Amino acid sequence: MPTRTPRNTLNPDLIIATALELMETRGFEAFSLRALAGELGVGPMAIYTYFRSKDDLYDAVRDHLMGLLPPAPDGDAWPDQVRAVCRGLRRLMLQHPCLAQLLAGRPLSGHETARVAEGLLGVLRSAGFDKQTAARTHTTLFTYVLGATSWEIQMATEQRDPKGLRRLRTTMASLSPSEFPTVVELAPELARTTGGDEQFDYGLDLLISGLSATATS
Amino acid sequence: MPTRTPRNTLNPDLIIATALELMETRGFEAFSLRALAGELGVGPMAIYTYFRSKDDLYDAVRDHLMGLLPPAPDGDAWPDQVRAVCRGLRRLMLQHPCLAQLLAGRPLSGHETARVAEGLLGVLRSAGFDKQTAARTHTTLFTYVLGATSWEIQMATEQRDPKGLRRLRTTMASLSPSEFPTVVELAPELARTTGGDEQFDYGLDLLISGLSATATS
DNA sequence: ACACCGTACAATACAGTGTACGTTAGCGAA
DNA sequence: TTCGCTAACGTACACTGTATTGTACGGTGT
Repeated sequence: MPTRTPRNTLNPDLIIATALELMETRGFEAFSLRALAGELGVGPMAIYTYFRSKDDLYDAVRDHLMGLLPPAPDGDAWPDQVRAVCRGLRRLMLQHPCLAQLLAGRPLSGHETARVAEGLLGVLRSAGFDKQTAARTHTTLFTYVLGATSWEIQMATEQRDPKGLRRLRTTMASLSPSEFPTVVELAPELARTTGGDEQFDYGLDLLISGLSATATS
Repeated sequence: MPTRTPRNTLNPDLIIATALELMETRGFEAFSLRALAGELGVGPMAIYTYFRSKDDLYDAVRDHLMGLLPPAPDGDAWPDQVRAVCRGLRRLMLQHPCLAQLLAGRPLSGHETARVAEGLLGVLRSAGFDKQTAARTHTTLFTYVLGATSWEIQMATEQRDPKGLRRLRTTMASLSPSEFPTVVELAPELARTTGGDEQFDYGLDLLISGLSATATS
């Protein structure tokens, strides 16, 4: 005699929290509305009372995660502020790997996402950059963080499962040293640069250093 | 009396070419093995004679596309060579938008992909960078191009369909100027920096300029 | 010329997906 | 207590990738 689930067990925040939990435990690809509904103890269509589509839910989860990003510390010099924001975003993406795919797969929207943009743009404008340069720099920094960290996560997850790791090794081993001398020679270094704080900061510092050069001129 | 399709109508190259064509005409998301098989005039399972899985086919298509990338021009100074390679990759991604998702979604593998890495690494090593720096720079440049161009394509496709364009406008209009003063003030500039050669080159030049600074020191 | 056999393709099936549509029942308000 | 709103349900559809099993064709050896 299964009683019907009570009336107001669902709400957007609960759905978002449960969806996020599922994405992180079973992986972003494995996430489905049916699994989510099962976890919530409701039928698959109940989700549609609160979100128009799966993509709509994705947007909500993404915006929720963006809300966790700490604001830029004020008082520091602008290069340190920029560094802090970019590192913060990368850190958040590493803590919540699904964020990478949520950011890459859909255009930005949402209140919290706008707050993050406001923070970084504010730092750049306060530093004295003109409107055009601030906007360009913002886009450049954002896309760098997105690309670098998505790649890092991709490589990490690939190396985690034994099948992927074996595939990486065999593709590396199949490269003939005569045809690809540099790749083969730099294989150890390349393997070490597929992620990590140092690799990320290296690229970030290149950008900031290039930016300082244009700022002083 | 439909005669059975003849014996050797299929081969890997034909499958790859047809798959690529489908991805570009109907979009990467809409691509399915059944649609591909239909286009080839065979049953869905015929593909599995030549590729172990859909991902396997993805890898093959990606490697095929990477083969279209022109090699780095030799004779130029290294900054120009780096610029040429990065611009070439971006250009290729813009010409074949599915390449962005093929690159972002799976780890690298394949002969042609290795050839591209060999080219860029060779440029960097010839320029005098040590192994570590060459490897780091290679990863940085690659992830920047991937992130920036993926973002650019994403925005472009979003703006193409009227529904997405309307969504972008409404989210922009819904931002209160008091809460997000900088975003609202820079809205025109931000709209202009979501893509284009100038935006890409701006970030690329920041990287190269930062790189030149470390090279001379 | 003929039989043979490996294999290229076919047919069927399964477990899963997002979501459109129409129905029903729990709850707050009157 | 009764009513109406709407949150949650059930069913259904058109898909997906792919495991498994079947079949007939084409090249090869005699």
